[in-house]
Amino acid sequence: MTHEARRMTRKSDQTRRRILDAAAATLANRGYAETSIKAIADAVDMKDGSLYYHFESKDALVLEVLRLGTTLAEAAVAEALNGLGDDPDPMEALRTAIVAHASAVLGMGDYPRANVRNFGQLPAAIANAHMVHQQRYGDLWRGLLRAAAASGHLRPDVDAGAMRLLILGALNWAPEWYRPDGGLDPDRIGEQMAAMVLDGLRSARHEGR
Amino acid sequence: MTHEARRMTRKSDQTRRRILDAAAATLANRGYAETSIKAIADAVDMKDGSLYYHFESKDALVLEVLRLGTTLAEAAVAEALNGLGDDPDPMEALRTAIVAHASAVLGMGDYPRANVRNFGQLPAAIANAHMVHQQRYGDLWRGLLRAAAASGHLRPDVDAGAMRLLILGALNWAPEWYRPDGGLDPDRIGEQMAAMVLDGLRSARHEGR
DNA sequence: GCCGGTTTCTAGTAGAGACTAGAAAGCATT
DNA sequence: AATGCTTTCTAGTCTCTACTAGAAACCGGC
Repeated sequence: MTHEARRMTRKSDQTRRRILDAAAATLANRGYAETSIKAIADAVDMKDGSLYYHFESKDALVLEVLRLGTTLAEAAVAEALNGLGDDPDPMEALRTAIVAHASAVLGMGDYPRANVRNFGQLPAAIANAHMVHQQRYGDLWRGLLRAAAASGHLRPDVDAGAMRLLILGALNWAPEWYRPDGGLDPDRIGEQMAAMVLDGLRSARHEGR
Repeated sequence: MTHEARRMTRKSDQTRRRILDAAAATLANRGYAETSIKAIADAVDMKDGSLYYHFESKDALVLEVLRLGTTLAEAAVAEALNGLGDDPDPMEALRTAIVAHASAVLGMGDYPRANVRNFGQLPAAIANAHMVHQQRYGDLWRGLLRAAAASGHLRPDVDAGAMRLLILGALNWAPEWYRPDGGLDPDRIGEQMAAMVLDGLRSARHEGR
């Protein structure tokens, strides 16, 4: 590759990123059905045909947005867990992961939001191709709950698998109703969720399980 | 209306219902984007043009499916709450509503599932028209949580609005992962959710809020 | 100012989707 | 079997979509 080629490539990478950003925004705000190549091209001031220089198909573009979204969320949660040091309290780890995931889907911009909003609305081809990434993130959560259960911190009468899916469901649904302007910020949502999940809604003075 | 007209109308109503059923199934299983008039027509063994004798547009058809879904879920929850008699314990009411809602979205067939699956993926026009029904159902839940909070059964440090949205989010997301064949049935999912929401995941022997 | 490689545009194709007008078919009543 | 109403079909229109081939523009180095 020549000097020019290398510099050009850098510029091409920037354009590529702008396209991805626009696609993520449209996917997050309007959903897959309304995300047309033309809409994305308009957002980056291009003709729709030109996008095919950067991506070989719409599916490839969407898939990369989703992959980046999962990667971002996973990295955020993993980093938050790392901050707890070695061998943390399992319930504290769970709380941390809940807050970090809430922050990711509500406060980290379009990529994670595009991810959760379009989960399940995608054509089978895209959904299947993306499942492998989602799977790895799921494993992280499976590990958290398994650790909590194994150490006896988890109530014995609950199903860890169902808990994982219900918790992530509540958080993944949150972008549907969350509005950044009013009331609670993403971290507070996560803390509220963690409070409910870990200790329940029942007030101490009426306690009596 | 003549005799013939009345009998014919009954038959037309049956066809109308078959179309609605097919639309609900497609919406629930494949989502709005992949729900074409042609796909619905195929499912009821008709040509696509013929559907327009029964519904004036795709939007009108979709909207009616969503309306029926909300109505069904709301009726199921309301009935379950009625079964508790007058002046029930607020936390017991909450538990009952959670189980009933889970049963509705997971076990009552295509209409409620079509509803929650497509929530948020709909074109703005449909979403706005449907909001009024969703709103009324939301009010039912707002009432449940307000009653619990007012009587002191709810922890004072949680936001009732956020709780409502997180709880419904977890349940509405469940159709994305729930598979009827394996493991827990819809009621059990609801009970698991209620257990977590009301009393938390923490085991008694590690308790220490 | 020309060259080579990179990027974008022009101008299409082909297919699918929602929707429509008018013909045709059903069918109960007479 | 003729009538009148209801229901379905035929055969299209029009718009939007993803995608493509080849021309044009750009741009740094000579």
